[in-house]
Amino acid sequence: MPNILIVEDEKNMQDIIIEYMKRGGHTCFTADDGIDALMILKNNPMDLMILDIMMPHLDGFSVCKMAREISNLPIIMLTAKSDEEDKLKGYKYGADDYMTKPFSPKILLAKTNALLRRFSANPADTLSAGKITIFPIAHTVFLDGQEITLTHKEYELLFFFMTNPEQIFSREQLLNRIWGYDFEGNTRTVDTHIKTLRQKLGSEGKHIVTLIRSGYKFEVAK
Amino acid sequence: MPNILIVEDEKNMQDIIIEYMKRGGHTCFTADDGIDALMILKNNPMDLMILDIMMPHLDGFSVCKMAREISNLPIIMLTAKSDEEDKLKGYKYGADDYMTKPFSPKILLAKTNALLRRFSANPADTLSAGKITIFPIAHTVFLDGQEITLTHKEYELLFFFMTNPEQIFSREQLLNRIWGYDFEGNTRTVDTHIKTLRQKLGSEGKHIVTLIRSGYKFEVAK
DNA sequence: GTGTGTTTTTAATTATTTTTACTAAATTCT
DNA sequence: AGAATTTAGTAAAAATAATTAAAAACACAC
Repeated sequence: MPNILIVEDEKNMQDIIIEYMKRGGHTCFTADDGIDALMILKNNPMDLMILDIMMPHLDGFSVCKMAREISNLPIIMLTAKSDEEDKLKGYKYGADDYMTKPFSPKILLAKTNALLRRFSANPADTLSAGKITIFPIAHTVFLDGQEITLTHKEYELLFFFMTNPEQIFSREQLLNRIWGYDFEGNTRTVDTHIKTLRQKLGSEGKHIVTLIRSGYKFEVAK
Repeated sequence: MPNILIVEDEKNMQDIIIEYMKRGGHTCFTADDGIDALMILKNNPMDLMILDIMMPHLDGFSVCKMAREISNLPIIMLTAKSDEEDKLKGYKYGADDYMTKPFSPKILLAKTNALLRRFSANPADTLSAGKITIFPIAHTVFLDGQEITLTHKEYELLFFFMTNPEQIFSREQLLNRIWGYDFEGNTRTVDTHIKTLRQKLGSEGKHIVTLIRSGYKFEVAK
């Protein structure tokens, strides 16, 4: 029985959502405001949160952001506005889905179930290519069963490549995605990190392929 | 000392798992095939089962299903396939968690501990790693049989780490989870507590590993 | 209120990582 | 083939982060 946290200040709306969630066989917890929601979240194992944006004290976006610090449970945002910008803001803060009021509770339940299904099939705890295996939760990398130590940037680079294999990335793209858009430095920096990474990967360094004038890509089957 | 049943036909894999489970303070029983597993399960009180899917005679799914008829012990499935369908099938037959080969034995141990904690009727009255033992009920910590005194924050930190081993936590996450999301202070606070904790743990301080730019994690087998 | 122990902040030291600058090697183009 | 461009390798410099230790702030019991 998954635990659903419903964060909504309107009593009416709360009741409707609870009713449908119960029909779906879920256990419901409710919070009337953001503070309350975070309290509950901190002390109870929740499987999904349905979060209203318009709330007194602390709005939905802030709750979403703060919730993400302590949990990675799926979040569905609710709002009266169908504003595109709000939607994007929601996703930016880590929401997984979005519903605009007035909405169909049936569809809310369907979305809830879909997210629960997707998340409960526990998300990739390993990433593999050739003899390389990454354990994201532990931030560790194994090479043919042997743990190797990477610096943070090396790890980020490898992780990025392995989550985006077979795609070419220019140095600029890599800088943007891994270093951040505000990185001001030299594009040669990428080369250096590619080099040290290849070195540490030994014979498995072959997965990182140079495409002259284009950039680099990670090939799984190499 | 919880009893773990390891159902795995490959001798090598068996040995690796046994080694790590022993480090985690568990007692191990092994079965080379499904029939064997069910026999053991029927006649001995087991606390958790680690179950390989690919086995001769009777596959893991069938074992899982039949095991559920006689016991509701937590089951972790092991498989070479990272197939989504297999995962769902596993859950359908009553598995509690899933690990895809190749996997990190450390993470397997972490998952094992997590499940044991969640399922055991009287939740963990001791937590161990290396020479460190915590008695949560009494709030006491022993180092190689000798009681040591920790301040409240130190205790909380150690307890958090030992209940969430092998996972990295950023300073922010630690502040959120241990200090509370409303803590306004400096992230260096974490460093200081890590320092005093390591100091008091002496040589066992090695379990707390620093990952530069990422945070800290607790490694059981270190 | 004072004193003790705990927690947090600050600042200096130490260690590590990242970046840059330079040279060598490889690749492409004419 | 040879010049020009691009990438790889090396090592040193610069930037950043972690660890200490010590002082300040805080909390609680007496």
